[in-house]
Amino acid sequence: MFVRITTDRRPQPSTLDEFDLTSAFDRIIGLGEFTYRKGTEIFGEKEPAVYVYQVKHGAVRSYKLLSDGRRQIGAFHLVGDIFGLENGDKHRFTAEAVVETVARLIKRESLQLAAARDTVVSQNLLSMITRNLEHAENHMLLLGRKTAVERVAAFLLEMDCRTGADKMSLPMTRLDIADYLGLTFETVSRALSSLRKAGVLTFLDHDQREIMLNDRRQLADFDPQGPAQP
Amino acid sequence: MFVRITTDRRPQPSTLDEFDLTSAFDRIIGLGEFTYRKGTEIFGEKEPAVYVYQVKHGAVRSYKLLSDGRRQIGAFHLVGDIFGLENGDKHRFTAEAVVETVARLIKRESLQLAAARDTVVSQNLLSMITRNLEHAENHMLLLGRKTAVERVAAFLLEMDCRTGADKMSLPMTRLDIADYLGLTFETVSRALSSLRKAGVLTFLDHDQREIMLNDRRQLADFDPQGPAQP
DNA sequence: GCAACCCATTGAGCTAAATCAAGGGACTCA
DNA sequence: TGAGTCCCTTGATTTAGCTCAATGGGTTGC
Repeated sequence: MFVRITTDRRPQPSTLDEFDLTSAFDRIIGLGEFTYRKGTEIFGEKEPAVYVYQVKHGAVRSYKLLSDGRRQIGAFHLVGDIFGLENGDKHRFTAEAVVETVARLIKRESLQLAAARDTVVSQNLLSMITRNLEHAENHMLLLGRKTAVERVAAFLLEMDCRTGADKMSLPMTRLDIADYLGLTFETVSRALSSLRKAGVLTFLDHDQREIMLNDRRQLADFDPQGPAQP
Repeated sequence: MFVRITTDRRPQPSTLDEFDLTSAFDRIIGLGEFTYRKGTEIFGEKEPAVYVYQVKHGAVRSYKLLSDGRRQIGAFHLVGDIFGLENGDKHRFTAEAVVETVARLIKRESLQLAAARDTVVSQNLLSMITRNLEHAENHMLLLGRKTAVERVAAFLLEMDCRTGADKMSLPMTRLDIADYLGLTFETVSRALSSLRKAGVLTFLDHDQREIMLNDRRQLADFDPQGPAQP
């Protein structure tokens, strides 16, 4: 399939294609795929939410900024993930391609229409938002109360769980990870080094983005869990 | 109306009463009101979610714990607020009464039933969850990237906005505020003192829980906003 | 080839917030 | 009435993580 590559933020439909954000949304017609170059903005905070997106290839970061440039990444979106889904009519995050990324687009309008007609679709919408909420709640605990090494361990476990592969290939830089974990990139680097020295993981390439987890149990010990259940 | 006071966590219905979590839920019959003493647990994290609650009087804190006791309060629920609303069947937070609190209860079951029948109810459910998500997203930015004074200023603005009254009467201790903002209670105390010295606020009582905001504009200057819009 | 980036690591020193510590007012309750 | 408990404030000290700085390997583009 032909895919346009552009830095223009406004998506141009490349093909009409059946929409498959999830199996429940199958009947909705999407606008096809669109490619974003590394570092490109997909949509901006407070812009009108026109589309909903699904990552086909690549990775996306969603973040909020403060006026002086401090950045908090709220989530990374990997292959298969849906992002830009809003209940209100404005985006609450800016979304950028972490690496060259292909996304499927659907008009928010048509999704809301489908949700109004079909309770299965609206149920799926609700559980999607709920998953986002759960993630944010866990992340608040991480940001408010965990140490640097605990945060990095939690991040690795999250990524390991989401990618599923034996070795992880992180698409994002240390700075991205830092802005996700509420740290600086130096602190992330030091935490990763200390985990490597502890034998928990091995770097496989020069950039140290390819990471092999040697001992998930030991890694999990670095990330404290909630209190034991009665 | 007679209200039972108890420390037993399992609610006993005191009256049958029309349910009014929101106007859209009017037709659902609630289980009436229930009173929790200061410091009482209303429900625990990972317990089955049987009820949904609305604060009639008092205040509630929702929090997660780490195994070593570190606590992150995710939200305070004030009069009128609904809490304990779950899409899944387990609570994701522990909820405790901050002060003596009266709550209205409704069976989650009957709410879900109503949502399945009535799109207005399910729409309200969705927008309620969305508001929670929005709050969590903003709180991630606060926890990940704001300084102590900025966090406390943001907290005061949030409380001021939610209570609406001219003077604020905070129901929670400095420790509660600290666990909400990812700080220690000493740091919260110091930040409040420095805002007082800056003339932004005045303490009205001995416990310094009654706070008068002298200059909301100046207070807002302590809490950095997102980047200017184009 | 080589300059210009970008990204990562590591060391040295600094600082914002945590920790430790003392003190005091208000309330409860025996 | 007075001991005990909470809660808050403030001061002194420590420390986890930030800032600043140097280095080095890829990659890109001329």
